[in-house]
Amino acid sequence: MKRPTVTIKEIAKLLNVSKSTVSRALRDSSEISTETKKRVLELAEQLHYAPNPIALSLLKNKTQTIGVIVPDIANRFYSSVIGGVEDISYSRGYHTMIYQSHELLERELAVTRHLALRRVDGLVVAISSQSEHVDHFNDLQEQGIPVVYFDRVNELMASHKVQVDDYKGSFEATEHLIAQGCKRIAHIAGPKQVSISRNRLEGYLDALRKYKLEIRDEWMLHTEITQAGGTERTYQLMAMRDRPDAIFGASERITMGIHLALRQLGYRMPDDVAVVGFCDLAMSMLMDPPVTSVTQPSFAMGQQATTLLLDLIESNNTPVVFETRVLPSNLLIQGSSLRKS
Amino acid sequence: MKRPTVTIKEIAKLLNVSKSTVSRALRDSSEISTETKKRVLELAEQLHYAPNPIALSLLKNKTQTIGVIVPDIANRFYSSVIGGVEDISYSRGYHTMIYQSHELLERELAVTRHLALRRVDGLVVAISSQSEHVDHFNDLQEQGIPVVYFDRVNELMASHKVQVDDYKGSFEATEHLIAQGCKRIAHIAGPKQVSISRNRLEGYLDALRKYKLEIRDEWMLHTEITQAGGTERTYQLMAMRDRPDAIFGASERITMGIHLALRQLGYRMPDDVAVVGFCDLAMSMLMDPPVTSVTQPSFAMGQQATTLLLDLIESNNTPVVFETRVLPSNLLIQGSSLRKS
DNA sequence: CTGAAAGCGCTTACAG
DNA sequence: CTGAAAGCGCTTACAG
Repeated sequence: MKRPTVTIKEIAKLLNVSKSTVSRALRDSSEISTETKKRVLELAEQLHYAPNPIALSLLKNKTQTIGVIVPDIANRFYSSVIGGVEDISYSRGYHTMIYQSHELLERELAVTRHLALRRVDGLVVAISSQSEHVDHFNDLQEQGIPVVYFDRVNELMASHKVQVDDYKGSFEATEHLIAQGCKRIAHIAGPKQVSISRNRLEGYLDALRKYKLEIRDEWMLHTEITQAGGTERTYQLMAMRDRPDAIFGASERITMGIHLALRQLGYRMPDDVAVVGFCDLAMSMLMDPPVTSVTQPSFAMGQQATTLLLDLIESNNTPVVFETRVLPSNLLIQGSSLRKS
Repeated sequence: MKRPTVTIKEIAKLLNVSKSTVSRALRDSSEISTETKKRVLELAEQLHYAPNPIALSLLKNKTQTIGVIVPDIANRFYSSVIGGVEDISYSRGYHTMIYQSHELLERELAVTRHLALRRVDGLVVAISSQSEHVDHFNDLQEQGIPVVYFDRVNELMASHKVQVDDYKGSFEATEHLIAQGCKRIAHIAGPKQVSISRNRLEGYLDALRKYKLEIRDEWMLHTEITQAGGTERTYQLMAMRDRPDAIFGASERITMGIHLALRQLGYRMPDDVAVVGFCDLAMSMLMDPPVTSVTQPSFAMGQQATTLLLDLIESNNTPVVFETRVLPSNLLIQGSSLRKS
């Protein structure tokens, strides 16, 4: 049943020329006669010849393939980034392999090793929240496989980075809560070691400072980037003698958890507690009330990271200085925080 | 800066033996002296030698890699299936490449072509809603690349299939609505050409028949599998002179749209309109009220499809008869349809 | 027990 | 303009 694949060799035999000639004709080399080219091309077409990319990879040590590693593809932010990656890589003739680290350093290492062996031409990566170092990626770069980072970035990364203006997004979100008259604003942040958690926390703190609102340690909680984490911390916050009158969630999952917990506990949003989060638009609109969100240009992040990566791949010399692009976030005000004055 | 990769050739040179010997030692062949093996293994270890999988692929026409094609990775159902696929393939020493068709036949064809050339060992596929034929996959199978289908299956597929008991899930969901006292039950189905849409429609119809409820053509609407589709159709339904008192959505996206539309239009669930859908548990719990859902064992579907695929790959002979596994769905009753009696 | 040779599918200097 | 040869990294009959 197996239909054998057509190779250059067969075409050569059928046409009574050498493999070299066929190869050259196929690549439209100028040193082949128009006549020969025509015969080769016609037969190739007829036989549905397609070059074997594996043979080419072995030869060139290139695969025309880039890898993307994200913590979790089910997360809308990442799946939308992947959309942007595919958009650019597809249009520039590359293929995209998608991998998840499941937020585990161990999986990230395994995937990295695999991709290095498979000779992907480059990588677009959001590191796992467990990854405190990026030696494995730096190794890759030394092997000549460029990496571009997005979303989660840190100072150890010796490459291009694309991130969102977390600090500013967070500052504005907090400022908005203050403008709504909230005085006791809590923040549920992601893990401490994740850079974006720190930036978002800073933005929150600076806004409180600017408007001289009370800063309380017990209102700044860290948790895993999960819905359950958000729910748990909300219970913790609302159980306090001095309850917050607003909660700002540092990620979509966390914010979903906050929303759920407040509903379970019988609070009304925004009047009892105002809520703001870093959410995807589509997601925030599904909630009741819809959640005021710091939205991130995820698709564009994927596009920009990929453009940087392909440029890196296609220029043979390493750039002297790496670029960090900071894309603007956007505050979308919804019912969860908008109080009728 | 580029650190060259270690090859068998170098090890051979350093040890003053032939490449053949190194290769054999590495594969622990019985015809190599323990002494030589030890020297080779030690040096390989020291040099961090890893075999080049591309060379092996070229040689064996095998890649130890399987592909998954789903319409959309952002869909929780599919991302959870992918989790199950990864679980099995990882534990059996295979790698997983994830691709999306974006519900476009054209993209599905491009991906299929690419995977065939890249010599994946097999494929786990949920076809796009545009795909009315599966010739491209049957071609693949003729080339010796087995395919296992899940979720969206049809009669044209000459292979193993893993699906959920759509008909029964749909029947039970409708029965539940009837038990809640609903009399005018509408159904918003997916595209007609998708098999699961048809099965779900049948389950709905048979339940109505069994309990002798009114069946009305204008209460059975088809739409794309999108939230916007669900919203649009709900507006259409609720605008009718004879409004339904329950709406059953054939997919998660559609059901989200129904929920949103009803809230926008000011209806209360479940009292004005009861709602049931095919949703992911985590998703349905986020809604207010939470949505009664026919939940599917998505992770298990991925596991089973992958087990079938790897067995197919590893047994050289095509099985005489293909298996269709039908996994049970589960009705999870929530606030959107549960009326206090 | 070990090595030389052929080959997987392709490209590309090197000759002619 | 065309072909023979070498080589990408590996494996495996075939000799010895």
